[in-house]
Amino acid sequence: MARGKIQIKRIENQTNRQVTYSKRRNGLFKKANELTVLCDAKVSIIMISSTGKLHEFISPSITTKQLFDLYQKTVGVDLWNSHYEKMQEQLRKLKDVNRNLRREIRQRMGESLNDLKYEQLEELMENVDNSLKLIRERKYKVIGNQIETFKKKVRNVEEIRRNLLLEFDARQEDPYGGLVEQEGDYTSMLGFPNGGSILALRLQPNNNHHHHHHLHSGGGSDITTFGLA
Amino acid sequence: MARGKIQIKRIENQTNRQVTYSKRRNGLFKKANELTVLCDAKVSIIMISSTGKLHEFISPSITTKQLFDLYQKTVGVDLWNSHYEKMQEQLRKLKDVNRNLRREIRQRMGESLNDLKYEQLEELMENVDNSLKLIRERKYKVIGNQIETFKKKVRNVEEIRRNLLLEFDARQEDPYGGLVEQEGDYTSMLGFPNGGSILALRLQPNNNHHHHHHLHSGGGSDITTFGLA
DNA sequence: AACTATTTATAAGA
DNA sequence: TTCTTATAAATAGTT
Repeated sequence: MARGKIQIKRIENQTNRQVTYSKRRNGLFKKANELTVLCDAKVSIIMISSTGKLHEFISPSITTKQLFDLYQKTVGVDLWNSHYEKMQEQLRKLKDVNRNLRREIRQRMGESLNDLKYEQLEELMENVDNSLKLIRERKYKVIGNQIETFKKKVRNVEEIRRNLLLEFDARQEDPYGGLVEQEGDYTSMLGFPNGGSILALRLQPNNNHHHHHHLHSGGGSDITTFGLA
Repeated sequence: MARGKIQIKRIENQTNRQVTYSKRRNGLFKKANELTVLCDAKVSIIMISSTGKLHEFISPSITTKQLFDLYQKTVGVDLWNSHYEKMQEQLRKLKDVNRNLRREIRQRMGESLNDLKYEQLEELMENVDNSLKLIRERKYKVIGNQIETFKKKVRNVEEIRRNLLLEFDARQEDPYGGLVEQEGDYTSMLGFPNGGSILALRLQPNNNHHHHHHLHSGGGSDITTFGLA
């Protein structure tokens, strides 16, 4: 529009095209801005050049998203419907899976058996029977662990008792010890060479506690509700 | 820009404002179209006037939605994320429920028992044991139904046999019948007053089939895999 | 909606 | 890219 009129058709020279794009883009944005101010309007311009570059103008009084929302509300077409579709499909599938899982549980609980054929019933029964065996085994194993732990504790207690008796006998044979300061025995024992074992035994309950927590979350055997301490 | 320069600020006179809006809107759209053609670009303009009216321009080579999608992909921000939020929450919950259901099944199958305490194991065992009883009961009931059905069929067969024998005896006593046309007996029986029952028996298998299908989807007893026919 | 004096935008060249 | 500038286009104010 200067130095000669031009035809409105694609500019073949790429450099010229890009220059014109740049110039006219600025012009368009300037006009858009003027319109925004003069007429109190809201304008969104999104442009993509032939080289794939994106430029946008948006009136200061609004965001692109707000304008998009307004647009879709006004035009009445949900522009992001396709974005939902995948999710909705996913949702549908999950619900389906969910329903099937619930049905399986119900059947394993002996409900909703009406639509099972005899063979299916037989199979289910066998399966549940098997599961029952596994659970029972597991229970026995847990019980076994508990008993073993208990036995260990008993053995420990016996060890303590034995040590104490030995200690006591030794004192009895000691002519200088006598019965005079018997209560001092325990406290003084801490200083003895073999006192360490006794100290260790005293600390054990605490130690065991730690052991519990570890087994709880990890899991070989659990000894939770059973304790000497 | 003619007949005097103007300041770029809101036009207070509403009529003037609307006129200017209209004029400049046309100008903007014209420019946008020229840009589209000259520079092989894609342009989307959405405008909302101060009176709330919406106008849009879109390059012929593209749709508004396509440009929106491109826009959001380029800008990198998912503008309609908020639209997803509810769904995503729902999805998350469903997945959670799903996971729990699977865990329950696994435990009912005797797997993943490591993190169950003794009491929980006991409870689970009792529950599964109970379920097993229910399933077994159901199985027995189905078997019972099958046997009963079978017995009925046997009784029916016996009834047929008895009828045939009676028929035969009657023929034997009939001096005119003799053994001459024995094979004719069956066909001719269809014409007899009591032939109806035999016809009914012949149709029974079909009848029973219908019965099956009904019970399958609805459900008292099912007699599917067992049949005299 | 049309007119037109003027302002603005911009094509081509540097 | 930016500047320049002759000229095409847009448009403010008016009818």
